[in-house]
Amino acid sequence: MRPRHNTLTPQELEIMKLVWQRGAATVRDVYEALLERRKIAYTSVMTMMKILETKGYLKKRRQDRAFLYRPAHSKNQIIGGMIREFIDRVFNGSAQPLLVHLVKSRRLREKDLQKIVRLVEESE
Amino acid sequence: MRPRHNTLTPQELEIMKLVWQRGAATVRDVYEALLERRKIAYTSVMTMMKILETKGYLKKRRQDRAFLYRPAHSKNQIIGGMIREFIDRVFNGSAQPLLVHLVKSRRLREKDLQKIVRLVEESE
DNA sequence: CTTGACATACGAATTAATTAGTACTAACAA
DNA sequence: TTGTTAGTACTAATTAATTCGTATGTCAAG
Repeated sequence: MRPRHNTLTPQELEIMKLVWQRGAATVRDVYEALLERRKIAYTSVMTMMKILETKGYLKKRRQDRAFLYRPAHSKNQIIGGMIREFIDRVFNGSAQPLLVHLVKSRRLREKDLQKIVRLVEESE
Repeated sequence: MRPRHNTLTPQELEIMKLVWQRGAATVRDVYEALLERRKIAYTSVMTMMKILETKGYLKKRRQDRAFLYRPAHSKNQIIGGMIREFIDRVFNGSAQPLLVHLVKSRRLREKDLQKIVRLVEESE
């Protein structure tokens, strides 16, 4: 079965990153982390996390009085879906032109490529 | 409130791809190309191209009765910006984890990497 | 028991993205 | 000349993303 097309909106992604990082988090945890970067209301965070739960990105269960949220899928799985969507949309599904851009713009050098290939090969 | 995209939205990108491909295009050109893939109204295409002009992605000049639109920037430039935005948003600015994903998911093999490095080196 | 802190539920407001309808205009063909 | 065609301008409707306010409930401290 083909994996679902997972695409997070920018704010959803920002929140998911924090939950992945922590393994589990309450609205308050995420709220406080976000507050350090920008002004945001507690209820805004709550709404977003409720949406993420509705969409199936987060699971919740009660912990004391508040909900504790956990990721429903691994970061690798979801980020992988976002990469696929990006490559489909921008490069019609081919990863090569993306790599050409990365190399040409010097965001990646040959050394990086070799290192990563070695790393991945070792981990298999 | 939804923050404005500083990159191309999906439909904007679809249209820009067609204009880049052709070098220049009228609303009708783009309309007919899009129609082959999906149902769309002529005026919808017109609106989008007007927006693209307002945002500075297209330049127009009159040709006979209709406007002829041209890209204001090269495809490489704009796509490069989209890649940067994606890497910033998803990977906090580092291209390496993106490459790791691509290799692990087998969308890129070592051969591809070598080929591209050679290609880029030659072209410099 | 009352009050304050903290949590959720619900709903509304705002802005962006997308689509398309209607009115008007100029060229062109009959 | 008159009706048809092809174009633009303007307006509006819809959906999604994001933000936040208000109402309400519960628990715990005083």
